[in-house]
Amino acid sequence: MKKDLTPSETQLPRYRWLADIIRDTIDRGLLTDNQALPPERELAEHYEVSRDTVRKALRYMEERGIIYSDHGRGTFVSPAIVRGTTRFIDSFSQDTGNRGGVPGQRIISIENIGASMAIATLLNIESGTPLVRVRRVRLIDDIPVGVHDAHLVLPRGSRLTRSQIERSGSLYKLLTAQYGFDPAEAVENLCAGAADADDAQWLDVPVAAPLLICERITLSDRRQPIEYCLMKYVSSYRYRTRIARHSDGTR
Amino acid sequence: MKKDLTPSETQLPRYRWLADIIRDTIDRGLLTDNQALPPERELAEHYEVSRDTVRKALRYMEERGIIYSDHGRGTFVSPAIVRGTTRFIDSFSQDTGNRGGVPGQRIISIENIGASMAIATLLNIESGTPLVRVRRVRLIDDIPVGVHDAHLVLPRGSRLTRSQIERSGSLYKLLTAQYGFDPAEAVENLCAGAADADDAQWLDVPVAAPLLICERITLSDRRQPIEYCLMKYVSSYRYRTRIARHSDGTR
DNA sequence: AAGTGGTCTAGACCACCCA
DNA sequence: GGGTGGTCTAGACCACTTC
Repeated sequence: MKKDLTPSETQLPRYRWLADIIRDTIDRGLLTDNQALPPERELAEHYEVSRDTVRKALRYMEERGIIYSDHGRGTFVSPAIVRGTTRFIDSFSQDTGNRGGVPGQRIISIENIGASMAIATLLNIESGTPLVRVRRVRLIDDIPVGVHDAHLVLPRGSRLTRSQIERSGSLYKLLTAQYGFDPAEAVENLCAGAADADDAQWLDVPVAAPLLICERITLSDRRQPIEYCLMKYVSSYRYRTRIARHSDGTR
Repeated sequence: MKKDLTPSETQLPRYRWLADIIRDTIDRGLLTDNQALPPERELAEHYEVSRDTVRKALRYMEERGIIYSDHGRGTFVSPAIVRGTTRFIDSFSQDTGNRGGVPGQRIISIENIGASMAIATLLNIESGTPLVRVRRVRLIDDIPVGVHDAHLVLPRGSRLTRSQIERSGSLYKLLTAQYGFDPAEAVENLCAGAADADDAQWLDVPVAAPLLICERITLSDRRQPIEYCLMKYVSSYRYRTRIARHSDGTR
């Protein structure tokens, strides 16, 4: 596959091309947990790129938890537990797929509403701003695992229909394609809560069952708030995340 | 303060020195949400460093959620919601402090045990390996908010005493100072659960009250597992995290 | 077209780890 | 001491945004 192409043949920057090659090597098991990669200078010579480009590739992979470097020692493959754990936005469809489940959804309602005080504050917009509210039950292998209550800031006159969402599978994909919705970053707030009557009905659990509650505020590439989403998950649902050492630096 | 020192006077690399200056500028409100920083070339000239060093400083800050860059547009200050949200290991004492609360702890027990099958699997060690188990109630402003059940892989013959932990305030700090315990990365798994009789007693909540359950596996700088910690928090406790766009890249 | 960030190079020197 | 990653430079060119 891509490993035999030159960087110019793939449309990628050289460092990305290199990173993909190394990633493939790891995925194919030729390098495993805590094994050392070749030294940077060697990689540079072998792949005919500058050492700086090699370093860029390594940093790119390190950010993703695939490898780690130690000062005078070398660069190593991260253990598998870490390697798979990088969170991204709209992880539900993707995460579920990655974990070997089939993601699904059942749309509860689609409404055009005005932002309440609470939501306006969270999104830092005017109270009353028109929003599209989409409520869905999320499924894994046809079993309900969570409810999502999304409040979307869309361009004026946007209309979302049930069948559009149903056809596209991923709400985000649809919004991106149709409305230039372009999430760049999000902040999440997690806590535990108890199922109310509605939750219980949709999720098929008793009232007062424990739920994982996750609030998300999503920002566009220009860091404008574009979504507030309240998600509630049954207790069998796992939310995974990776955290790094506070490398130092006092603050 | 540090802004008037030359890079050589602070023991820091130049890019860190520059990053601190810019960070100060933001903290003092001279630059706020979504405002543009000076162009890279201008920063380079003004601070008499190469453009590459400027870029390193900016990438360093971007990773921490302080700023973001957009290709042909410029580099901007992240909105405050994002700016404060970077998770690090042993966030409890630090987070609590950052949020204006006073962190505390009440030690339930300290035991020397052998790793159970379950924990041995998680930590990827031999079943029966000696571990130190520390159970604590975590407090904010003297109110119990969570229980931590830590299983630590320590050098042979390590002894932890109640008074040591109590004196040091932070368990991690103690372990780092005394036993070369050096967490570099961790993986967390969150879900909802219900309080059992013990939880209820320690946390002063009813049995079956919803709890936020967080399992953490911590790895050393060499990516050896050094801790498994099971944490349970009452529903008023908030766990915050920041996630980035799946920048692209298919995988 | 002008201005901005993104990629890439070649080479130098420093800091850390280990035998 | 020899090998490794970490920092830094000066300059070139590309890609994207904005006017």
